[in-house]
Amino acid sequence: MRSTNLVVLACMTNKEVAVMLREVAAAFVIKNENRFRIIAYERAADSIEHQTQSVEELWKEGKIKEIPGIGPNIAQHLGELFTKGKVAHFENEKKGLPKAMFSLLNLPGFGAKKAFKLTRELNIKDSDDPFKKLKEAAQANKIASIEGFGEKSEQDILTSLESFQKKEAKLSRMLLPIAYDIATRVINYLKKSNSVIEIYPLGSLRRMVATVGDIDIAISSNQAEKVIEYFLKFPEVGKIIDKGKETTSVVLKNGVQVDIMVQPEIAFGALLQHFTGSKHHNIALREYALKKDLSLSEHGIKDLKRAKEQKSKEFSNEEVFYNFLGLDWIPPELREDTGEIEAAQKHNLPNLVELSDIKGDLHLHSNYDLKPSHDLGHNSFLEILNKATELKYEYIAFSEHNPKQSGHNISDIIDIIKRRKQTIDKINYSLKSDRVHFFNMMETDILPNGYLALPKQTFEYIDATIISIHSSFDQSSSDMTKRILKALSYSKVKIFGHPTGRLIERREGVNANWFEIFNFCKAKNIALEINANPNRLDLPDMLVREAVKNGNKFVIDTDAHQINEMNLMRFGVSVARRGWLEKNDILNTLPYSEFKKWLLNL
DNA sequence: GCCGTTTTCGGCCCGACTGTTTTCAGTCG
Repeated sequence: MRSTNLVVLACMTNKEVAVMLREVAAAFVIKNENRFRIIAYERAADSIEHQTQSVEELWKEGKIKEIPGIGPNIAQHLGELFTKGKVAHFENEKKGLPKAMFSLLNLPGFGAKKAFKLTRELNIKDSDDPFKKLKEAAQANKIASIEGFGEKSEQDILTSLESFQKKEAKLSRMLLPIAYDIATRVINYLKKSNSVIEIYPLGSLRRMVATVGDIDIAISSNQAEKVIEYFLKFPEVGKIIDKGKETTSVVLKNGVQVDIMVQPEIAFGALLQHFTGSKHHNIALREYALKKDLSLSEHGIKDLKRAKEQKSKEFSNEEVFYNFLGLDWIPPELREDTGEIEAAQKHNLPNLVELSDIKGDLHLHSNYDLKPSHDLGHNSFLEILNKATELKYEYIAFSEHNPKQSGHNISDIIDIIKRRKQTIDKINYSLKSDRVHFFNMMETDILPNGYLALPKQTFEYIDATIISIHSSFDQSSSDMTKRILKALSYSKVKIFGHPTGRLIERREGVNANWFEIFNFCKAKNIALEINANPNRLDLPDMLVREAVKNGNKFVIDTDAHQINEMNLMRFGVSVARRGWLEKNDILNTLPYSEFKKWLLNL
């Protein structure tokens, strides 16, 4: 089928839209606009940046106002942006302000006012390289003499330029499992100290976000200095950056920064809550508390009706902190201001799935060589089975990539799949009956035209197939949707593998009409995969949430190409938890007999 | 400019830190 689109305009990324809104907010700051209008634009930018779906796609589907912080005005402006490529109102607001000012906003420590003042005082023109000009001015000591600046701020600007350039060069955030492993080593070490009562990671790591910036750790202890002394003896510590009575920062030998905060037991709850975030959750929680005349901070809760009262009420753990506000304790993975506060108030929070609920892994690549279209695995069927036993699974599936099409004709491919079945069957007969059960599956490519890369005649030699996209990621949303729906309509298709095809920080997911796809999967009893590979974590959490509201079912798989990667299941589970999934939403929590009924359509 | 368990009008999160200042402005998480 030929595309009817003669010109396919590239979609604007969410990041680009967010930058545009932040620039308007910065323009408002300079023009002394109403500060709540400024906040509104910044919130809208934040919110757009946190969407996993393309905002432009949401707009096309008429759903842009469903994004929190987007009201009638901004929605209208963005509509203009997506149709005309620019927004007259935005251009108007920025008119008369130097373009260079907006570039400088990217520097750490720079807000609208500092950026504007420096571009003006240093006479940096729009055509200049503003970073270079700024550096030259700082080096020539031209900044210290400007009113409101001094020697120190001049030095800080140089440092900030340096770190900005370094950051540009490398990945600024770690993939979740890397941060998780490092934090686990630190925590296990600290737990050996008698002075430590409780210990938790903080921030995006505790919330199990796909990428993590710094590793921050909170400790409850009544002997802060002892804990810090003990921590500094951790064998992996490379350099001590900062050391205080209750906090310390170090750089480990692997270059990762770790910050520690120690608080006495009695005040630990509020600290943990505050630094776990997210920012959006905390803002929403404080707004909620204000209506009860309560003011929240990392120190505790203040009653505003008793203004004389200086000290905050303290909380030893998070549960009493949330309960004091009339809320159930909210699991960290849900703290993103997407309805969790309301649910906690109504005692309506989901009973989230746990790693221990998982009874099998359906997406495993063995080293059985069927000349695949993509990577072969490293381990044999038996090695994978042994690993599955170690993980106490009831069942698994072998799901190699389909044989590549070039160099093979249809009968070659049928032959390969047939022989693979014979090999798998042989193992089945040779093993004792009280071991891990296994299925004979494939991971089949969805070709650009929506056909599968596996001929239908092979279907009698497999139990079921995962289908996934491994090429032509940049089709238009309508073409991509048609492609996926066509592929999903084959018999034997039971799992839609890593649906968006995203690679974290490397490749955006494909554009498609997810609601149409989710509906189709639901009707055909096809599971959406949550792929636990750290580079994928796909379906992304926000789409998981949409799909579960729609009534879809899921499987969580590791997509392991070697047996060690089968340990990554917990990160798939964390995506499921961030998507509000309960055990019942996930098919590979079912016992073998029931799972088999679903997979084989019995 | 957004938004709704006091509200469709009248509110809008909190504190720390830093550097420049004599009481604060800007930025950050």
